[in-house]
Amino acid sequence: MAEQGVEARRREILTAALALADERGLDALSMRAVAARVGVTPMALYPHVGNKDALLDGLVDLLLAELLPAAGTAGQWHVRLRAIAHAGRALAHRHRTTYLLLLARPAVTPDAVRLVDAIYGALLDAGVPEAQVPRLERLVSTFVLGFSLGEVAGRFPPADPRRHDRAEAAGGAAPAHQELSAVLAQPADWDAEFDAGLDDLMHVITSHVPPAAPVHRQSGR
Amino acid sequence: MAEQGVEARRREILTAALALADERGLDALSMRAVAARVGVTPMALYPHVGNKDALLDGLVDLLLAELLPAAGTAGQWHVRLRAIAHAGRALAHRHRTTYLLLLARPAVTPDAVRLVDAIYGALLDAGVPEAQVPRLERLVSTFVLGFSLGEVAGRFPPADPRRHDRAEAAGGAAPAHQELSAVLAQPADWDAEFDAGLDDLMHVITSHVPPAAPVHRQSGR
DNA sequence: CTGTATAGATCTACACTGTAGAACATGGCG
DNA sequence: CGCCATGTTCTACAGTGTAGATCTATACAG
Repeated sequence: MAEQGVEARRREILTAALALADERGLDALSMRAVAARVGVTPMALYPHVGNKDALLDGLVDLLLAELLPAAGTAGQWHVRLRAIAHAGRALAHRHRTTYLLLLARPAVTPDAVRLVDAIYGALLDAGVPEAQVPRLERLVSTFVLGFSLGEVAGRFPPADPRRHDRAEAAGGAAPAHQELSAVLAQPADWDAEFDAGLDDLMHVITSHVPPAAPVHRQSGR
Repeated sequence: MAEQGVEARRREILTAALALADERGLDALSMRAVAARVGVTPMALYPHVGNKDALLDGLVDLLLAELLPAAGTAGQWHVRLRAIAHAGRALAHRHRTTYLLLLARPAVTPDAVRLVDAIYGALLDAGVPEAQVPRLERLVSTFVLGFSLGEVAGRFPPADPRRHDRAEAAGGAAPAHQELSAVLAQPADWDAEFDAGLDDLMHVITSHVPPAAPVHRQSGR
């Protein structure tokens, strides 16, 4: 119980750090700022979070914990997979600046394993051969993380109603941009694009389940 | 010509910064360290690169410039696309720490546009409808960037020959990991996995070209 | 050759960073 | 009561980005 108390303090520090990063950006996330928010001296954080690097690792843990409830086991495999994917993207919008940490830092915490396990389970239920499961998991998680980050980090160029603009920025050497000037002038619908990408990946997944495979996986190897 | 001189100095600074980051990591990339490598006082960098943020932007420019030669226009559309993708992954291995900047910072420089344009061109040549081209470009570039980063940043958990280990790390609540313990014990072949992902994306692309579409795009809209 | 303008490099200084190390308080347990 | 462990604070140090003033060297006008 006393141990739960010390863990609670650590949580308090991490949530304060996460809130601060979300409000003022990753650059503003200093030990002193976090300490001030908790109402304590900077050095008081160290027994709880180790050092700043460990604090950042703690933040990705927080993010993963926030994502974990989406990994329920109810429903068809593709609705489960879609739920996890959408939760991943929603997380990016909720934590625009800290989301980068998910891609920058390797996470092998229990929560991370549980999340991956949920995706593994969905792919197995889909009938994907075991040898392909880890690879396809990486494919969809890369899409979810990469797309969401690109969206909130400002990669993905904005549409410019004045056509040819981007083509001219390249010194005129952008013929395909010119050919696409009509569609490039229209603003993108990121919600729809994310779903479309997800649809494509679903087709990829089903394309890998052997035709004779049984629907339920308890029929064994 | 004198103006070329000042540009040359900027280039010299940026290449020094890139080399330093590659050798000692992004954290070691300080203005003072870059200045020392160039053989100059820290403040002497500022007229050339603006400030540290702009210097980092300059680094992604350097990376893109290094990637650009892969965007040739020769060959079938799918060999061109594969060439760009492989170049993107090779770039990640050459610049393990700085590669993150490509995902973290939006790039709308001329070189970036030229690169995207090459992908647009390949997709158009494949017969993809114009409305789908930008989306599919983002899909493949997200895969290339995200996968390569995941690889060099240490996301993607390593294989552990001692089975069940990762499942146990999750408190036993990782049934799919247990079911997959055989395949999870084997080391992954990232080269093969990248190519497999690329194959999948190629199928996605061709699945979007209408059956009646002509092979050559100069036949018009 | 002299004087001057201009661009680049330097020096100093400031606020801020992460964190090591010592000192301090405060509670529980014998 | 003493003792110990745990959490916190204080002080200090090396290192960061960069503003502002100063210096230097080069190029050109007379």
